[in-house]
Amino acid sequence: MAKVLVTAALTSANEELHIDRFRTFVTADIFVRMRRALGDDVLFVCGTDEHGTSAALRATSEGVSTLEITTRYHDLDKQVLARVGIHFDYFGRTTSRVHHQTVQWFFARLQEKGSIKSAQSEENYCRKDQRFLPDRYVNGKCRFCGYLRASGDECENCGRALDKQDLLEPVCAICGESTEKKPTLQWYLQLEDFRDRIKDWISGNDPVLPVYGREFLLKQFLSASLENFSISRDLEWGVPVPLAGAEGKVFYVWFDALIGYVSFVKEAIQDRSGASWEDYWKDPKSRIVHFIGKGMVYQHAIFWPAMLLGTELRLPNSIIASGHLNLEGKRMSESSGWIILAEDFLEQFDPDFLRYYLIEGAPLTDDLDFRFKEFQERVNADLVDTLGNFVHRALRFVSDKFGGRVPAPAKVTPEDEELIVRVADAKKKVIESIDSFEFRSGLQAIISLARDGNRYLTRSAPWNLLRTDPKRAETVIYVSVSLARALTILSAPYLPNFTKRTSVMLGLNSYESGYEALEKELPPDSVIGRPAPPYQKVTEQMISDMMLRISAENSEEVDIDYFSKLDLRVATVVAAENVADTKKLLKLRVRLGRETKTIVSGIADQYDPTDLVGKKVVVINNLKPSRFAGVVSQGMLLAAEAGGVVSILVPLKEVADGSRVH
RNA sequence: AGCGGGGUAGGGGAGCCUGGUUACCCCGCCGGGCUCAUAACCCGGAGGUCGAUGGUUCAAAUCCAUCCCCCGCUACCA
Repeated sequence: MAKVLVTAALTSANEELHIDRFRTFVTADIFVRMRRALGDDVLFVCGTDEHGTSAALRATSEGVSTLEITTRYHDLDKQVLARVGIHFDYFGRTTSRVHHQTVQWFFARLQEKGSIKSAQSEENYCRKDQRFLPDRYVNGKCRFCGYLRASGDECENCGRALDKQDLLEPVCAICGESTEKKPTLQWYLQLEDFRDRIKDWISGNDPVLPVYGREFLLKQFLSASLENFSISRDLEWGVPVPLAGAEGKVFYVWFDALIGYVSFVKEAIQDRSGASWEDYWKDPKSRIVHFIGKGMVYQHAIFWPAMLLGTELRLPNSIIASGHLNLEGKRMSESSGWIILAEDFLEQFDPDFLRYYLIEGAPLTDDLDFRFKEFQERVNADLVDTLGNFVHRALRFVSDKFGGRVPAPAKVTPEDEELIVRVADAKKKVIESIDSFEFRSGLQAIISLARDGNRYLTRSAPWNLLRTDPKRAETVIYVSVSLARALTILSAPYLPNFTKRTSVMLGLNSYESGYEALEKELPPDSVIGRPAPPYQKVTEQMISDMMLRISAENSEEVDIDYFSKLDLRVATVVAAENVADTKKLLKLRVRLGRETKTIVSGIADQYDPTDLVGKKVVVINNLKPSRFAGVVSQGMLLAAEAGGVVSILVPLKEVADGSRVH
């Protein structure tokens, strides 16, 4: 039996899971379920990456130990994932003893082979806290956009990854004092030594990056020499560098986190007799598949293979990178609260709905824009009305007209045969689609098969046949229930909840055991369970509840002084026009008592300029002027926004322009 | 700037690698049918100069060139 190792990118143990991570989890899970249904011996692992500097910083500010923080998120992630039906064989943590040992083994091994070099480097240092300030431990001004609170590794404002020299006026993230430079010893992995082999691996016939990243890496990185990869940090939180004189130094979090794929395998199988982690990481006959987000291909396809080659472990077969998830056209971002927490989402909606939308919404490599309206439409139309409804109407017919016993078929017509052929086609599509990591067409084939079922039922009209030709009615219903059963089995990788529910109704018990049941005919006279609609519709109410939660998470407590700094005023719109060459911008002239101001507002897609003239509105009067498409805006119009609808705030009673709002 | 991805009916996608009958699918819209089913289902219809221009060819959404527009990435960033 083929051994397959499937991994999903580790989660970072300093924040709650957002639904954007689920594109990776869901694709990995679908792949795992399908390969298992085909009989493969699959090991599915994931875990928490606990050595990030964000977690350590957070611990400092909350006054607790870092391990306390990461344990909290590890437990939470594990629980949320289980609830969504993503069951890893093992969900590890990078703070485990086995992992620490494995990381140190990698380092020792690489050093032995001469792939690691040490060198002095000048790093940011805080004299007051007596510590070095790597990555997020230092803040400063972003060289590119001028944002004053950028971190050492990333500017939140412009989204750029920053290097040490990109951060101007650096200050300590803990005490705020300015930093100084101090020399320190660091270790580097000599990536260049592995470049040719990595290049061959990536450009080989058996595509390692079948969906995304191949051209990008070959052109952008592997065509020129690779810089050394700095793998150590002067920090106390992390896996210690196991050398004399390296006290106070740990491995860089990416060096450590990737190795989790090996240590988690060790931990996963430690109780299995006769099994060894080497069966996965040394045996060339095994298969290794990594599922990750698009933003991590570099680490997985450059750092990681270098580390594996250097330690003489085998390289993965496939790295599957999925695109990002945006929310209503805007990039999700923690700092602004523009995110959907997985826990909230899954409390409100069936996990199958998320799985469906994440796969169906866009090709895997494209960024997917999560739009609630579209989510609702797609889920209701395809899952509830087409798939769920078909199975339900077939089973209800059996239950209402045949006393819950599936009738035996009489003569089979060409039309019936046609449907049976479609089942075989759909099965082929599902397997091919998942095996080629493309996922969508298999799911579409299932929905399309349900559509065929609905068409078949409507055309055959067994409710009429019951009177005119009862034998034929029995055959039609037998065929329909067979199709419902086929849909149940085929949906298993994609829609586990659906399969679970309809299996019970159909009296199937081995739905997860594979596709062989598809080859067997449904035994006539089978007794079915009580039919019920497998899914409930997504309602407007559910959507607005969800939207409300997003905005609630967005808020931070402030005091009244903070609020009173805002100068909110009532104003009358005296003129309005579209800003040339823009889609959403409207240029408004508003009168606040004596003065008249220009305000640019992004509402042109919702409001016609002529409808606004003469209306009383509320504006922020003391907002720093800002330029949009060449027009200077001297304030901001207040409006409520939910589910893509923008509603401008207006005063209920007549008040004078310039009246204060508080 | 460089690199990667993309521009196909109102919206979202497939087709492009391996050119070839009326460019396919889903949603939406319009009209009709059915009443077994969660106002669900089924049938029919309208709607496209396949980003632009030029070229190769008997034939181009599909190959080549140039240009325009969008999105992303640019290394220690999940």
